[in-house]
Amino acid sequence: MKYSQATDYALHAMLHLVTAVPNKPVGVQLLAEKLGVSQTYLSKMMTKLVKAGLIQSAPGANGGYRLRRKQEEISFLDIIHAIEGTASLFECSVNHGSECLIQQVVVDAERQMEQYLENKKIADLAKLMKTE
Amino acid sequence: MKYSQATDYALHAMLHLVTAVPNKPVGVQLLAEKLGVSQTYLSKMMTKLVKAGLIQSAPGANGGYRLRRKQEEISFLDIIHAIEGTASLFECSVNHGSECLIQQVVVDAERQMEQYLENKKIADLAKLMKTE
DNA sequence: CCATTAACGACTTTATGTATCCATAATAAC
DNA sequence: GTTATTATGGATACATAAAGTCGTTAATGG
Ligand code: SF4
Ligand code: SF4
Repeated sequence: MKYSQATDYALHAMLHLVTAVPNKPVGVQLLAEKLGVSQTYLSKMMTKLVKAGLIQSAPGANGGYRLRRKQEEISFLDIIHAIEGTASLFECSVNHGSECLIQQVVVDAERQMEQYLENKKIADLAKLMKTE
Repeated sequence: MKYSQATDYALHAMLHLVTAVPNKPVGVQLLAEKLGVSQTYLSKMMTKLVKAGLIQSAPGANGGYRLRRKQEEISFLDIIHAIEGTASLFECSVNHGSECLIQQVVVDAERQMEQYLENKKIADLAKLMKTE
């Protein structure tokens, strides 16, 4: 049970977009170089972020990606969900109904984590970003 | 990002042990039948639970598994950790030190979930267990 | 000794994640 | 319009982990 490395890349890519010059798109070429991953692979994650409505893409010369919403409106959970999907991390095969305690406990636990991640916005990251 | 099905099996196996007759071991044969999984596969998870100190095993005739601690002292987190391991669900490759916010946020989020799971004991499950 | 039952290791199969290459489409700049 | 630039999509290869099986060993009660 671990977050995929794709999530790691996506978080770092967003981190770079946050600190980029506003309204100036950043190409996947530059991002891939900084993260140490191939362009085509990273572009797949970027596409997921686009489809999730977090960033905006522009093809053509001087194109690239830029944030779609404000920094204060993009949470960690948004990014993670965009990459990992929104499926629950526990799904039993049988499902005896909603009165089941096992399911209830694990799903509630997951919600605890998600609430925490939802309240953390990437705007908080923009403050540092001197080391990276 | 999902819990393995092994965790599902382990939780249900523990659920059966909780409601079993005290001090009377339950064999893997019976458990596997109820869960709809092969004996050998389930026994691997049971062994993990034994090594984690959650249950006790007894070989030989009339052997099997029984709880090692009290019901009130076995949490969901204990079971999940025994099966899934205790590794953090986010580990970056570079690791720029402890001041990194990305790591901090995700790890803290995980801790939120774990605290919730730690406070939920399997004794709570013993109350129902009429449908299953 | 003998039947029973857990524990262990080797193995196969399947699924998922990781990653690359190539073709295509869309846009901006000229 | 032409061309260079950039994102998107599909096909493919590879690695890793999960899911499950099989055979053997070891310990215990009768
Ligand atoms: S007891 Fe709960 S978790 Fe288990 S099979 Fe039934 S509904 Fe699913
Ligand atoms: S910024 Fe944080 S998460 Fe990213 S590589 Fe550095 S230490 Fe790891």
